[in-house]
Amino acid sequence: MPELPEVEVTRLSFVGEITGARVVSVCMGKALRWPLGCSVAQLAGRTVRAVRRRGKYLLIDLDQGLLLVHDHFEMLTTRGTLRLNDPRRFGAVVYADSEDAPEARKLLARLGMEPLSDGFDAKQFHAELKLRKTVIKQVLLAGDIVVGVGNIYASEALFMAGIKPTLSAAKLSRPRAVKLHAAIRDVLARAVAKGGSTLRDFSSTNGERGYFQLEAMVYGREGQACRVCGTPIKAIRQGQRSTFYCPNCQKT
DNA sequence: AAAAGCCCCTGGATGC
DNA sequence: TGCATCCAGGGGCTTT
Repeated sequence: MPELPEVEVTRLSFVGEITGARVVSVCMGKALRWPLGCSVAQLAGRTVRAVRRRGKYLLIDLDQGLLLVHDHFEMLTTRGTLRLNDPRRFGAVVYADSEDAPEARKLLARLGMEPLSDGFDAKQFHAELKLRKTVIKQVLLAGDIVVGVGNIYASEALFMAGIKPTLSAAKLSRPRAVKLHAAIRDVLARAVAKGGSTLRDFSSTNGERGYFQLEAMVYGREGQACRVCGTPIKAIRQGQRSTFYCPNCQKT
């Protein structure tokens, strides 16, 4: 399943060859979460101007309009096929006339800061955390302060920063928030470099798997020894999702 | 406003 | 061996 690194790896794997290509046909497969918003036939012949990413959405700019892609999609172009596939139906592809059109705004409006961009500011991050009473893990997942930190990378970033996942976000001191800010950037950047995490079914367009999961410090390692101190890793449930942490390295 | 819970769907793993 | 059950995952939506 794609978190930010998987979407970014996918984007990088085809952006070079597909920019400038013309759309030959689009195959939507099964019904997705929402209707496309235009007919598939209308897309044929349009030119791909750019491929961007916002959070976990892929934005495909066409010479007229854009597509917001969230998995599960196949597009044949004059320069190759763009394929995103996840067996489940969490995905969506939405057409919008522009990024300011209601269809696009609805999906993009609430998104927080891009963690790998210069706009991800540590002070602002801390200021926004101070306004939240929710536990820090949930705040990271929510995506309205910072986007792209999914379940795997939330646990990993908190481990790197030495922060207990159940700590209230508002209680993070400035130095600890700064440390978490750096940890998020670091873990996501390293994951992109490793091709993402292939836990069950992710692979980029060219079929390559990711290897970041092999470096996971805590995710999926319940009961195993912490790679730093040897203490058994704990697994807990937060908001119907699993969280992994080291009770010794992440005491508070 | 923020927080918490629900729900979508399918395949792989596990359990009987 | 076959069938039932559980689980994972993102995030929009509804309810508190």
